[in-house]
Amino acid sequence: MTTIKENSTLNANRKNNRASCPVSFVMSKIGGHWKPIILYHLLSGTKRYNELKKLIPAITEKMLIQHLKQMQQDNLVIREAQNVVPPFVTYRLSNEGEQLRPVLDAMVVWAFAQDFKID
Amino acid sequence: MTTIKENSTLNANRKNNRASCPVSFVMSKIGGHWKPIILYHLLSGTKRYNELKKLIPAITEKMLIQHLKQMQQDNLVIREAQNVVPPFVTYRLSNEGEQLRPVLDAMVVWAFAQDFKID
DNA sequence: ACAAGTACTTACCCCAAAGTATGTATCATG
DNA sequence: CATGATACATACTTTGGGGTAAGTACTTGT
Repeated sequence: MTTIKENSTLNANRKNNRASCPVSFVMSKIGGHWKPIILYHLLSGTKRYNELKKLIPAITEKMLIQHLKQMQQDNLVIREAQNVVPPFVTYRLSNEGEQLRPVLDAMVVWAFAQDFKID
Repeated sequence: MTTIKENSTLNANRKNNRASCPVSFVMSKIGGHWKPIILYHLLSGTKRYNELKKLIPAITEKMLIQHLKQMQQDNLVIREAQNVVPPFVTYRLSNEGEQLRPVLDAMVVWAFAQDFKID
């Protein structure tokens, strides 16, 4: 986890935006390089850690768990682990995460209404 | 404008995500610190450059025009300038920008469904 | 003549998010 | 006995988005 300077303008600005703009608030939860795709893949159902890794080949393990953990803390995803060997861990959207579906769906609709094409 | 290294994993990953994930594609257009709030303010109608500055006190002029320009290039906002002195420049959502309204509205709904409160 | 308002532009710096690399624990299987 | 699979952890480096500060050009008000 990266240590963050408490008294930087960057941070002050972010906090301000999160506090005063609902859109920024949402962005702070689902923004960044990787959260969008992780969420996108979780939209289609529960996934194992390794499944996500294979679905998102370019992601490093560090980034994957870092964001999964973050989204857990933000109550967007739920981690479930059977205490067996080899470990079996699954991730799925929580209720709050599920409620993001309209947001993400609206994005998908917009993307395809623009020049977006898969490959 | 910051010069960007062409052969970095960072960039390659971003391009990949944009190309393969519709949600990432949208994020690349409306993500970042400032675009969300600028868009949020433009949702309520055409604004002058200085109006936006006053509505978003923490933003620097550099960031404001930088993102306005970017969103112009992405065909999200339209710049209109009367060639008078003192200059009179307005910004408003384009058609494509307007079509983002469902996305942004869904975000606002979600934000208020969570613990988000203004101040 | 000088400050104030308009809408930018440009050079330089900083830091947090992202990437690189390597290590950990447990058990099954060859 | 060592390799592979599982799901992580952690130290170190890079980089690009954002911040700071100052300048531009043109006109109106005092």
